[in-house]
Amino acid sequence: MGLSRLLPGKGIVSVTHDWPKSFPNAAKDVQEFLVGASITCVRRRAKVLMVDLDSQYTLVIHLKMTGQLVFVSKNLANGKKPTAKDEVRFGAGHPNDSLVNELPDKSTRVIFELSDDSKLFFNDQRKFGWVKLIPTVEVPNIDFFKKVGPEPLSAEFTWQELRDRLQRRKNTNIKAAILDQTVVAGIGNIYADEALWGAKIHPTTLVKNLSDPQIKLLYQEARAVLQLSIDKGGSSNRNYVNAEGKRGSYMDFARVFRREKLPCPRCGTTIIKTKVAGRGTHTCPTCQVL
DNA sequence: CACTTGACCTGTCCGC
DNA sequence: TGCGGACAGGTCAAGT
Repeated sequence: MGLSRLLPGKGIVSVTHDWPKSFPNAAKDVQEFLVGASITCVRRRAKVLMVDLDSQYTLVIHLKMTGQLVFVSKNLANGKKPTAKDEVRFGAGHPNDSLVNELPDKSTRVIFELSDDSKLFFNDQRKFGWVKLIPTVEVPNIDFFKKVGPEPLSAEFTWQELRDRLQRRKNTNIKAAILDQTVVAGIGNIYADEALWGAKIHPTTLVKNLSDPQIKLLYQEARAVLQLSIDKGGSSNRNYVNAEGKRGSYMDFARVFRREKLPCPRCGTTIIKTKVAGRGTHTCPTCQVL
């Protein structure tokens, strides 16, 4: 059970936060439009999560790399012996995570107390993520949403659209281009490496040198990788915990990412790690040639 | 406008 | 053992 099933209908009783950059709204707005409001809906667009409130405001949340939302049920919040269904984590996992974690901990940035005695913790070790309270009608107008590209898994998104959108970045390498969220949403460093390996494209290949069949294959591989990741519950390779207490992970299925010095699953060549577009990049030197 | 690099952060790991 | 530096990766600002 995800947050979209757990949160709607619950009220916000109180909000506490200690790191201004994690929750930059003015205190009076929080008091007026957040505290006392009820959650109506949880949505996602690109890598951004939105929690709609009946005050006509929306909590817009970006977890970045280390952000995590942890829902803790009434039982757990009251210190009773927890079961798996009492805690739901959404986002990056951390080595210390466990079902009996004491929360808040030192990475807790925001605490939401909810109307049924449950709590929602926004944890973010590196403080890159944020929570913003924005009028619901203005959410589509924030800079990120005005610029971000299409959802790669939507039915309307075709390989021809990917090809056309890539033309804006034709003089850069393909890895930088597919990491660019204004070209297509939702492809981060892990899925970029996995999709490029799947399509047998070297990450430093210039976009303008890619053929239509290559772009079509990359499109197919990117969609397959993203869908597999959703099916496996994300990529947090440590301790992702879903409602059943399962800790499955896409990273168990990664074929090149963080697999340097291991054999390529397709040809056996040793996978290497380099830096492309400022990011750690994993490639098979046999399958992926310039 | 296109493109690249550095900044934002903390925790971990590696070499000396 | 301690210590400095590199690294992790999403986005934005500032640079060329």
